[in-house]
Amino acid sequence: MPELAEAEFFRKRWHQAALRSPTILRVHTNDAKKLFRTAPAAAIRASLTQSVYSTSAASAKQILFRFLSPATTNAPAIDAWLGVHLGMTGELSVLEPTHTPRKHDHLILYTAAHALVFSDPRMFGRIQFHLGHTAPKWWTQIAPALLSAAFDAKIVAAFLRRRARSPIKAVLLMQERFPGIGNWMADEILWRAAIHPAQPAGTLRPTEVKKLWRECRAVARLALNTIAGRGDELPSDLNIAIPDNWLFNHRWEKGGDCPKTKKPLARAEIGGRTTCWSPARQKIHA
DNA sequence: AGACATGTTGCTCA
DNA sequence: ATGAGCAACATGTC
Repeated sequence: MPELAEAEFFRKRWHQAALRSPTILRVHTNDAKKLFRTAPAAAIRASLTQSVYSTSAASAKQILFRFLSPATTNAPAIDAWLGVHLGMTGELSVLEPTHTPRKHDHLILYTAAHALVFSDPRMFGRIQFHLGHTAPKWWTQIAPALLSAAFDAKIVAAFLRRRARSPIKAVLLMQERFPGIGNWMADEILWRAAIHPAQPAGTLRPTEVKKLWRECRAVARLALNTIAGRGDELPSDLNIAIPDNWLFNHRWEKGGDCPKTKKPLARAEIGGRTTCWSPARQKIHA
């Protein structure tokens, strides 16, 4: 499920529970080696047991939780960094402290008040782990956020020039330049910008590039505010607050209509992913 | 039964 | 070397 705003939603959900009951009493992991491919589960259990939650952040589709791992006879206290990528079907939930691990619960942090559960049926996600005084490299190397000053119109234009022959839809999915954009956000952005998803990236007019850049930021901001909530507020469920005038609420409906033009939506595979657009407002040009 | 799913990665070929 | 396209991953749901 997760794109940038969903990642922030799940981060906040664990964060709010972990703030209230920050000591990790026990850690459960299952034997899904695929999810722990870069971080041995045994090391995670050893370092996080008796650790204390401190802070967290979400960036693009990644989430980073920071804990203070206690001193041992051999080693002083040190920061433990737990990274989560939710893949296609991952989620983070907060359940009762008596929760029994289910089939697809891959990592559970038990505190006095909660079970912090990471589950992922399809296992396209990833758990990462790092001990040290600074954040791990995979985190600091994430491309500049859509809402940062570094993500400017010029850098977008230059990127589109390099990917000139690819459909713009495929280009928007490239995390190296558009961190956190996934299938539905890409379609939402193109729909708002009135750009056809199959339009080759190198053929966008300068005004279209500018519009695209602006809508990347607008959709990121709106998605974060509605899906993950503003400030301390956290919606009770994912996606419940998404307004009906977004493409999002119509893209999966059979026979769905464009909220702007009221005309039928189209669907096809573009850039390797099912793509939804409004033919009445998104047209290919030379 | 078969199609399809809010993601990445590693491989081919040009 | 760089870019483009696609199969593969694993499981659930319609």
